[in-house]
Amino acid sequence: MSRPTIAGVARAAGVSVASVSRVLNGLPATEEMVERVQRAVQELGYVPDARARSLKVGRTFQLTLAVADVGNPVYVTMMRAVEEVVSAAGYRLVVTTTGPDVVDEVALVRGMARGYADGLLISPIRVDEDLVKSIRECEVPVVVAGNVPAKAGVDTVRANSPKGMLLALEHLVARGRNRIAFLNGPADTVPGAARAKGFADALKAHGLEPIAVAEATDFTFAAGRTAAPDLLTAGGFDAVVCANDLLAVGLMHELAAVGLEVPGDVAVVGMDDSELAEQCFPTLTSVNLGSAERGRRAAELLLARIEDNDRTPRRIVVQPSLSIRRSTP
Amino acid sequence: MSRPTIAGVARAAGVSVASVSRVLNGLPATEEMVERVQRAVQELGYVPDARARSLKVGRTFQLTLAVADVGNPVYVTMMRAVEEVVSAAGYRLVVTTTGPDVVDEVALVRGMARGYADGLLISPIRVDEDLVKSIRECEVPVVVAGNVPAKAGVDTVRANSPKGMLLALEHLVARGRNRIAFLNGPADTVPGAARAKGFADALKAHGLEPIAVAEATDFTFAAGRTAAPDLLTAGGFDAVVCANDLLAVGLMHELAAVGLEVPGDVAVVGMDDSELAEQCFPTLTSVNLGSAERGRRAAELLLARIEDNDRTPRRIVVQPSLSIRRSTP
DNA sequence: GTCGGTCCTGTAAACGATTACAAGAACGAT
DNA sequence: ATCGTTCTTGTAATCGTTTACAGGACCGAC
Repeated sequence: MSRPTIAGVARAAGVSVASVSRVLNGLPATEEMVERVQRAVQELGYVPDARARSLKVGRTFQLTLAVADVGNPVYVTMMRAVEEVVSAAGYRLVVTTTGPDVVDEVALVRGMARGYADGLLISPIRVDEDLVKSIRECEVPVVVAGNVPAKAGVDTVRANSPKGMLLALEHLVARGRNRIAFLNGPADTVPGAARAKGFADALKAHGLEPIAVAEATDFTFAAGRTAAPDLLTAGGFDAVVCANDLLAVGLMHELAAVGLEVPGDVAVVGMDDSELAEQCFPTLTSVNLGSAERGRRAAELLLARIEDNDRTPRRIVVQPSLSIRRSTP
Repeated sequence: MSRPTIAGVARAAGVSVASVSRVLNGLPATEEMVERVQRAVQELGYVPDARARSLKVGRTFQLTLAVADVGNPVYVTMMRAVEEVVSAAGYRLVVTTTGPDVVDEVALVRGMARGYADGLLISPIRVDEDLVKSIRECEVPVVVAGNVPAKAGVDTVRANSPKGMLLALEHLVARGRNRIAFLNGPADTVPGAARAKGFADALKAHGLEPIAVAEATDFTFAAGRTAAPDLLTAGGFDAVVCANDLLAVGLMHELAAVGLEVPGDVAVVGMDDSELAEQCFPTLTSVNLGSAERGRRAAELLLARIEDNDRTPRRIVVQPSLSIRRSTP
């Protein structure tokens, strides 16, 4: 004997399927009707089928969250925030890892047309024409956590990393460091490009010259370690700003390996202010780019757009703050 | 104009819906038929609707992964492994956070009856009668990553933490440490209980007495820090084994705060061998309980059971190894 | 008593795919 | 030329819900 369907419940309760459906969805019905249906549901252990329901109402009550790397703690923070908002609204979360390639992102966005989810929240790290086009044409609502041209016509929530860079530099300068190096992630990514420009501008604003700049091949711990020697051979710096926390922690390991003290010899500032920043040692001063808030607001925008797809796209910028810890003097 | 349906494609191609469906599913058809259908699909940009397909074929091609805390890096490792296996098999992954309460887990398992996913991979941290019952009665295949009574009649993949404890102690003793303390997570959880027993047995096997034991309220970094003073006031140890990496890192911070050197004054061993173990400083010697392999094998079992629900349940045990790093002498 | 309005309930038509079944075409063998 | 096979295609039922529509009961007002 297989799962009972709504027809079985109707039969058991001696009413029509429509009445069962109505009771289950809280539409008006007599006391007695509600009672009979609920008893039948109870007895048979009936649970409505999500697949059939989705087909009929055109909604799956699922949302997709697409990130490049689940191992990056900043996405964990974001995911937590998103999950909280969407599950409170009765949605499930489908988490997808896109990897570093833009073609996979495009394929994902196109695939949303299958309708297995009611919306997409994507945090792309590389953006090209194709991606923008696929987002604009996407069958379901999309919200981008990150930077994408306005012509994509889509809600976005992004960080203000130039401002974040300024905060980092101000802090370092205030603590007497002015020979500042920069460890970036890949410059051909959206965050990489933004941070490179932010760093250059912020330095200029303080009338400083860059001492050394290195570029890791990825925003990962391993890539941070690998890229560290590029900075070390250049040398001459008393502080390093890193494009994210993983890179910063990777760098700190290499600094320790060559006997440089943090923050004594070199101050280190990370970005993202992820959980890792307080778990590493010394604890990491980090620019809080508001990942939790970005996640929360992006999720809210997505829910709002699902309710009303005609609202004009909003572009929210979340302001950064600086979490000062022990890696800076 | 809204999304084209299979009927639209059929009309455009001048064939029947059945033929379109057949071509799309690779069933035999003439050269010309294939050609016409594909052109129409191309022209209209038709994408089959996953909701309708699910209803008809009774499959959603989604699997649910339920973990207690996405912030725990061990789950990240596991999730990576699971995602790799299931996406290779054409499934999407729905990630759900259950939190520390068993009632939420039970609700989740019961909710699977809605049929929004074809299977469930759950890693429960507290297990009670209700949970076992709900798992046994679950409408869709379930695989448990963790320890659950055989009577649940379900595939399981679990770690061998007693053996892992032995590895940790052997290592410490070999390095001359024999005043060994233990920082556990909540003892009323499955891993907590297993590790407590494992620790006691392993100590006995080496003819040692426990120096101090503390119990954190959670398997988190913060709980590790909070529980650390319980050990510190007891004192008298030259090594601490921790029930997971987060607790170990939390402890190391507190050790540093009171001026104790790792590994000079105190050796620290973690468990899980998560990414955090090589990111923290000093890098953490950690018992590798095979989270990646557990994830992989659990996913494989789930896929196998979806194919054939009558196979007899398997109970796989993954053997641990020790990753030696700098937190032990 | 009749009429018009509210309610509540049931019947049946969707939603968009897959697939059992039947019918027609093509072809070789007799 | 006829028959039987095989291969391809179309018709229509089906999956399990929701919901538009219509029918019937009930009630109050005239």
